[in-house]
Amino acid sequence: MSSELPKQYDPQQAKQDCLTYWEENKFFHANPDAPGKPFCIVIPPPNVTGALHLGHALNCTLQDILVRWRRMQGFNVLWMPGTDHAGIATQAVVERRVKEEDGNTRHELGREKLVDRIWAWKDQYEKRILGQLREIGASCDWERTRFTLDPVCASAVRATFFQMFKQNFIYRGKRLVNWDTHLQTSVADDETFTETVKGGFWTFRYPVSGTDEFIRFSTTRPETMLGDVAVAVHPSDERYTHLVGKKVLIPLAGREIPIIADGILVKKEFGTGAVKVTTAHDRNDYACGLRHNLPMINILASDGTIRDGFGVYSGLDRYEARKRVTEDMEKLGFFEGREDRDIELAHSDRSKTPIEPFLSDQWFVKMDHLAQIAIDAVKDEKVRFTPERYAGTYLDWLGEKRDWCISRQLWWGHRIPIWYAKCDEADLKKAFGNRDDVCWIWDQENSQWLVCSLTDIPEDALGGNLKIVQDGDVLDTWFSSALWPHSTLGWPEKTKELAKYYPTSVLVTSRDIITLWVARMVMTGLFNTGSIPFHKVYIHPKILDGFGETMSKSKGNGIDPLDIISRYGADALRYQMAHLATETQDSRMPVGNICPHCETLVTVKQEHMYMRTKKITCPSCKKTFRPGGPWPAPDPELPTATQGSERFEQGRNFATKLWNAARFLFMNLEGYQPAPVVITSLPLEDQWLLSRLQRTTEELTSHLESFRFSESIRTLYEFIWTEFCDWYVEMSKGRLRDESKPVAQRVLAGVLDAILRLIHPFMPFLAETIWKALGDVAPSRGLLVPVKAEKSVVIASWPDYSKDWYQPEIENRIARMQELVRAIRDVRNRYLLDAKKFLDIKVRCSDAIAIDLKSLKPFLAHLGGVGELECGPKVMRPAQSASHVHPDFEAYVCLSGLIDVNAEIVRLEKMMAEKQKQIQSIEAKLSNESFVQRAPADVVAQQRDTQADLVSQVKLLAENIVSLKQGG
RNA sequence: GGGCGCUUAGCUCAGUUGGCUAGAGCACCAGCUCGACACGCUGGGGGUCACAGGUUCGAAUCCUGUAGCGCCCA
Repeated sequence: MSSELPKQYDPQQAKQDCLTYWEENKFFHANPDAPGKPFCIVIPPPNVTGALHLGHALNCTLQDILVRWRRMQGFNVLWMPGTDHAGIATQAVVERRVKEEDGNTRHELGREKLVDRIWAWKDQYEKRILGQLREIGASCDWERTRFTLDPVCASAVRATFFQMFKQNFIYRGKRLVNWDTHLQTSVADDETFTETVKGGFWTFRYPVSGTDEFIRFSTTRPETMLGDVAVAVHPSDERYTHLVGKKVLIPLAGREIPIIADGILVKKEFGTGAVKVTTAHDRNDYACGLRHNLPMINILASDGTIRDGFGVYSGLDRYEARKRVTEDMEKLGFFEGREDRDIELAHSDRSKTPIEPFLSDQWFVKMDHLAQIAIDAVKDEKVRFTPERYAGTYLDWLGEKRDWCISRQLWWGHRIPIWYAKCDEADLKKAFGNRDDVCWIWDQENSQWLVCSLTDIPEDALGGNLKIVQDGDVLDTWFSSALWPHSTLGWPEKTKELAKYYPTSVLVTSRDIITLWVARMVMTGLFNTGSIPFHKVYIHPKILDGFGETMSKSKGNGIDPLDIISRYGADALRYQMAHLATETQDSRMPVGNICPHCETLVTVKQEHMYMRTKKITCPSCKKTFRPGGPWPAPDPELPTATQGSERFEQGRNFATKLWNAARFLFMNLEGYQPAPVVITSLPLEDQWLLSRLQRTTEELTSHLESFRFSESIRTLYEFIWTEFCDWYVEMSKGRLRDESKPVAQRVLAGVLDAILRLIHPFMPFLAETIWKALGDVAPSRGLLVPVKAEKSVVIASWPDYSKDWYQPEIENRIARMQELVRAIRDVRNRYLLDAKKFLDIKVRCSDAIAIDLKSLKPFLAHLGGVGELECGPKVMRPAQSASHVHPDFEAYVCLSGLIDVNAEIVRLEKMMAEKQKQIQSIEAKLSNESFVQRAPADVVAQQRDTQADLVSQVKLLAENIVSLKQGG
């Protein structure tokens, strides 16, 4: 029976049907008890802060390609999905929203209510994110979806912290942190950005005690004078040598501080050559303080005001204090001047307010040992990076072994499992002595016990009037992310999943979190389980916009994958993602706005970004719209554009092409009867196609094994579009009308079946939809023996054909025929000849090639419109003909009366000049003795062959030209 | 300041260990509505591989330097 597909592929319909079908059949659900070598990927959990963008789509697509491919290869596959709570980012977003909606700060709202609000946000975005992943086609095991704050992950966090604390890998200490005075938390270095702001550079002087001298210094932050603990000069600065060791008086604080010599902090030439030292509020000063054993005086409260104990300044905002301090110094006669200055000031990424360096108590993980085991894992090649250069990034960073600050002054996250108790150790022993899930150490500085526990401790656990109080802070988000590969599999429980799938196979991520995340996963994986978390790390490129800027929603150049899916289809999205995944580190993607009125793609200009342009007029329909961007609300006047990029058209077109090829097949499968095919008795074109199929499959598999995604899809594109559609399908058309139709049908059905398997990891919706349709017409099919097809291409086996299918001689013969066809088509186009007009061809060639070409006459007729064909060694150039020279033959197209002699002469002369140029370059090589002696013999031979070919071609061209000049 | 990457056709990019006459898609030009496909078919034009040196028989590919761009870390 024949079956007709609709004329165009409908990706939206396909997506709906496939998602339902796949999920109903639980194809993606992993069973640790099932046989098969394990293949496991844990997804880099996206933040619940916001929706996914194109970068996630890339990450997701590449993982899915690997997972679908390995599943077809028979591996026992688990792709673990989930999301990350992203402590500070998510809390900041929700706090901002609370402020906008209710006008409350988080302190006004309270911890419990804020956390409730964040959970609600999380539920909303987790749903959205998982939905986006599904729409992209991710074949995750959704039943196992994890969240970094869920009970399973929480238990892993507790167990890790407890063990690290017990083994003294975790300690409490003071540190200068980046303090966000708005959110009132410390933020990590990578959560800050620097921005140039207008500021001042003030010069003051302090009186040197016991003398009538002064020492002059400059500062950009006068208020920090309140916390000065020294004045430093360069040891070799003769201007100040006599003052080192003396003291100065801070007029506003009434304190005396020493003058010290420090060659690291002070640059002689800079400013006055003297520097005030504020150990508690500046990184460099802090380091100097450690060198000289200086005290640390904290002048700030957590909200950025001057704390108690600083007289009239206490309670003032730091900027107000800056003014007052300056005025007061001036009144006292210690002010020397001020100049304007641009200052590189660190700002918090989350609140966009300036960062204050701030001394506070934090929790740390000691990195010396942990970093070393993670370094060794990569050095010993237990963990391998692709591309290899990224191992350098990883090793460099870990090599610094800087202790990891894991506490965050936030409410959203894993609460630090430490309780403070001011009591005797006997009280602790009485309460917890018989438990191995509680341990404690003495905190000398604060005269208290630090108690760590695997389970929550109630406030009255010590009995009597004693209280035990939990630390209010939470853990750095990366602490829980670091455990992701084993926590998601159920660690510390000894689960079947952990036994089967850990260590995981490969981690697929982007380069910006190699240090923050990848390195830490290796550390904690080794610490907790004794083995690495994954064997391989594949780092994919970052997608930039057309101007080379990273994409982000706040710029207005970030694309929602769903925008792409709705316009081009998920298959096209995935095609393009695979296509751009080369070894480079960045890939550009020009972005356009899609006119909401007429769907024209209007390229984004830089002035459209950051909400700078509010209105664009569509060049096509002349109506106006608002460009895509981070708009807070819809515009009542103007519709807002969604976004797209013409880059995706290639994928969409490719999907349509394959769809139509399938459609052609279905129109010709009437009467299809499955039966084995025997290669040796197949016609030439079939053998050629199977040879190409074998090569393509082998290349594709090898590309996938080495994460060459772009090469993979290019290989498939070439095979499917050029070789299958352009050549093979055309060649098969004749046979579909004659008695050899049944064999042609079997080969066509078998090859389409193979193509669908190969394309499935890349374009699963398309593959599955055609697979289903093919199943209706040819349920039993295959190469070389027909079998009943699997119910879904998802679980079909990955092809692996015998190398015997590869027949280079047949590939050569077809290539020669293609060359001749192209030459004829070229002539036809050049002289604007009617496509239906048959042309007579004469070919001068060897007897062997003549026999071959004659046997291919039907194809030459069908593909090139050849009428009479004459070939052999004695063929003469006919008058009035166009010619084409090839190493194997010289072809003439008879054009009596049609040819433009002069134009033909010009063309041939140009061609001859090109060939002569090539001959010269080869002759230069061959006349070079050291080339002939030193280059490999086959290379030399190849050059000689090429030279001979070119020489004979030039000779023929010259003859042709002469003949044409003589009048045809 | 340290590290990494990029610079190949008008645009976006391939080019695995140095070796056939440097490729693709889009755009461009010309011609095609022939029963799979105009999201198409056929053919064509277009590149001194950023620049300057070096290694080599041979460099887009390796080395050095210069310029520009981007990212990461301090």
